[in-house]
Amino acid sequence: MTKFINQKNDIINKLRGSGLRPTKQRILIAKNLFENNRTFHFTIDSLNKKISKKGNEKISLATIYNTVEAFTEAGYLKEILTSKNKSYYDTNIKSHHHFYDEGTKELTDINYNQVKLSKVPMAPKGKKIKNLEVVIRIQK
Amino acid sequence: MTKFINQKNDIINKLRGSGLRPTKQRILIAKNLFENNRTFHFTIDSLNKKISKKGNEKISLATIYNTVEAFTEAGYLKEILTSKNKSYYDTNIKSHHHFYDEGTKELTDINYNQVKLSKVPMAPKGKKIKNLEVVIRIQK
DNA sequence: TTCTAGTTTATAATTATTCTAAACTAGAAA
DNA sequence: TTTCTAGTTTAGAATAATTATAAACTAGAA
Ligand SMILES: [Mn+2]
Ligand SMILES: [Mn+2]
Ligand SMILES: [Zn+2]
Ligand SMILES: [Zn+2]
Repeated sequence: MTKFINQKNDIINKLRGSGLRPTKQRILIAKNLFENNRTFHFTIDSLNKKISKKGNEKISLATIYNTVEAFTEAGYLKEILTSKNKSYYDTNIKSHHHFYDEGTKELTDINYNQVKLSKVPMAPKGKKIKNLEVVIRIQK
Repeated sequence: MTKFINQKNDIINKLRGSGLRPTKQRILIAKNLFENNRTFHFTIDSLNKKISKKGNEKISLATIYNTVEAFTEAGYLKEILTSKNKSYYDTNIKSHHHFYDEGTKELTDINYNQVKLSKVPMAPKGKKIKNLEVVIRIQK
């Protein structure tokens, strides 16, 4: 009970800390994204479905888009670009890599230390490296 | 002159070799993609514009989509997935990596030997690795 | 030359995403 | 507490990329 309250307070503080008002909708989305310890990958559509079940009050699709974008900008989510025509997001914000299964279209994490790069090019002059990601495409 | 004819024959043979009829449209698209030695990245839209100039007979957008897909399946093009909401293609089909500039949204090749991986995870059981790509996102 | 499977085309349909502008609300201030 | 307003949510429209449809065309075998 205390734990539950604290979790909710944590979320509220997290939001406030990024200048985001802790609205009912944002709190509910944050619960669905961050309340269990395990991280996962999702799309707007899968998140929307996840929230729609459980008899929650409905959140409009526009709000889900807005909130996921806001959370991404705040650094609570990472956007993963591996797939055509659809954006994937990741609640694992640590630097890491991915398997992308072309059959099932599923992403799986590869721990950062499972990949070692012994040579990496410098950024072109005037530019700096924002991140480096390895994607390993797999299939049956 | 002889060279020109041979180039066109090369294209026709290339297409036939993949079970693709060498139609006027496919030959024109192939010329625009493969006739000069340097490789490049493009989108459907940029390819369409490139062909529309030069006073070529117009090719319908649907045919450009169909042809690019057919060429990709035939292995003449590689699809690059780095960008939200738009597909990029590459006439460089050798294994290589990319810089992606988040400001200009431009792709630049990184030679295969400019990146060295000293450790790579195994594919999950039952799956095999189709390719591995490094994307380095850069910005000002 | 004929014939037909494969191809092209204009256009409609679909899908993901973004925009709009009106209604609502968190929370600071009175 | 109540008032006020900037920030937020919302339904629905708009946009953009892509895919589907189905009628007209054509490469090339026979
Ligand atoms: Mn899209
Ligand atoms: Mn799309
Ligand atoms: Zn991940
Ligand atoms: Zn390339």
